[in-house]
Amino acid sequence: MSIEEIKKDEEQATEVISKNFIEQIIEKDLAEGVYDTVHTRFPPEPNGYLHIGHAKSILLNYGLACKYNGKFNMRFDDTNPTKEKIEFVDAIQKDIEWLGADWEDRLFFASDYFQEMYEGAIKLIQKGKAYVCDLSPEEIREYRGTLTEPGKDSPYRNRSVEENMELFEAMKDGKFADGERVLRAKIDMSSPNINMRDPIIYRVAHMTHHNTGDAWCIYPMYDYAHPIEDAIEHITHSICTLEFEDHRPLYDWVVRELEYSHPPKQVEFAKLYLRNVVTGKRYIKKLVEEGVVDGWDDPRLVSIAALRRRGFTPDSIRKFVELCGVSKADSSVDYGMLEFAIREDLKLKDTRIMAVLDPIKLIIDNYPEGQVEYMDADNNVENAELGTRKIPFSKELYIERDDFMEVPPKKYFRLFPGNEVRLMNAYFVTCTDFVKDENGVITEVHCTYDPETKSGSGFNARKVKGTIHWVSAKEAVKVTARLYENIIDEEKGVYNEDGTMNINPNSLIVTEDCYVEPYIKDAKAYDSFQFVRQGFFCVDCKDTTKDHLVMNRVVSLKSSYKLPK
RNA sequence: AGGGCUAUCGCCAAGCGGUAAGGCACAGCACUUUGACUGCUGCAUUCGCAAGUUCGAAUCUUGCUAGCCCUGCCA
Repeated sequence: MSIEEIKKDEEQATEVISKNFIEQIIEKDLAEGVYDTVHTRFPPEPNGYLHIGHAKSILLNYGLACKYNGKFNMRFDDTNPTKEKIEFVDAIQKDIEWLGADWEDRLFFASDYFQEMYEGAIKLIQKGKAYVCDLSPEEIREYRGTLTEPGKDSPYRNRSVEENMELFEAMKDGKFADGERVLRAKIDMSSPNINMRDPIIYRVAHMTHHNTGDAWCIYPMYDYAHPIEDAIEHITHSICTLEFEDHRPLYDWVVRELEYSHPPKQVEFAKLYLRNVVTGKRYIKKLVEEGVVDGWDDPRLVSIAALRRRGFTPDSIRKFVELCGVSKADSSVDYGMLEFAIREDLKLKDTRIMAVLDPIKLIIDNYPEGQVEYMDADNNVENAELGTRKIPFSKELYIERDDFMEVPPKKYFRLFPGNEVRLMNAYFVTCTDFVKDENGVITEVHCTYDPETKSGSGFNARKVKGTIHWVSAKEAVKVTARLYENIIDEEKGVYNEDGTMNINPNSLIVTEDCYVEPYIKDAKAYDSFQFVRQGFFCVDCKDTTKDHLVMNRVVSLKSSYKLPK
């Protein structure tokens, strides 16, 4: 079966999956003629790097647009220059492109709409729906009331339209310092929904904006700006996370008061949390600053950049997000689900080669000294399209240390004195002897081979229970393997009682003396391979001082051999 | 005079009044030139709890309970 056929199968399988609640909303809107098309967007604030949670939102929005033949916009929600930087604008675009969400020519900046937002504010003032407030930040908080008590009206609430116009102009013209005046929507100070208690819609900030420079010294607040951004772009379904549910009445108020026709509709879904990893920008930042990880793309993190460096593919992340589903229930997905997604994606794409991570020498006593044979091997036994390769075989090999045991437990099928196993793609060998050093550590294993059992020869006079992998000691390439575990300890949870994070000290293990088939020599950065019985690895970089390839373990294989007690 | 939202297996998640889909994880068996993969099998008499309506309720009603979000001039 070719990869295409397999993919087709998978697509047919996913069609059976029932529609999520957002799809149901969209189909209802389409059926009732509320909208005649679907237009979504992903609106990050450029104040940090994207992570797996954002991937869910990106893929959801983009996926919906594709599914309903609609459009998908990329938009930077850059309404607060105090937090935003141009470097994040670039990094975010790169990550979204890599994920495969295509905004075509629709890349927008909220800041490009500042003029229209400003005109909207004037419209509100003239309708008597907005006023300039002189209260200090502290006073505004006091007047707002609490969760259980209503707020009270600002003394400036009933200024005349003329006065408000003058004052708002003065704000715009830089006559006030930061924090001195704000523009507020006039809604209801006694609303049980705090967001409706005359929310601030414009604040003064004398600050250079990465896109508009010094053109403005007043900036719109999210609650006011976002519905306008959506309306200008003719977004139909403005999809965001659950914490904005309480803001929806305000969202609707803005598009209604500004009299947009066919206004967008906000739909909320639950964020994606992953167990045993650090999600959340501020905590990732803390790990980076404290040097626990070596940067925002450290492969133990779940930022998009980290996942990319670790060797995750865009397809695997899409698969994972699809697997998780979309709902309104708070949830925390098992890390195993992510691992499943990447294994599933890579297993037919990657060349499966032999690598020895913890080497011990295997010497074939009856094999001619100096002889090198080239054995044929399928690059991927399940996918013939990947072709075959030649592997050097000789008298001295490396095998995995745990593929030999002096005293084997029950059901151990690998090498032990007197036992015969298959060397994958080569011959049967029988263990004859082994050597220990003065500390009792086994240093080499000896065996004999049977020339008749060569791989591919059709030999079937006898069978062996075990097959082990190997590399030729002389021809093998030495690499550094970086093995990763969850950065947070399974049982203990992310945070300790004192607020510190509970870091797993074994989350990164670096092993330098690993040997891989010479096949790896031509590998380039981000190329990935399946190492037989060791999982999937991805080329991270080349350590030029040692001429080593550095390989990141993407994910380990499910290993089902457990030593009996 | 608080408001909004959520609750179906260890973890996700369908279900929309007709008698509990699916995936991950886990377990067992088979197969195997990767103890992988693959295949097969098993895994919720019960849907947060309690009443009610109904021939029939995870689905409707009422009342509880638990969790999450909201008192930034952040998004």
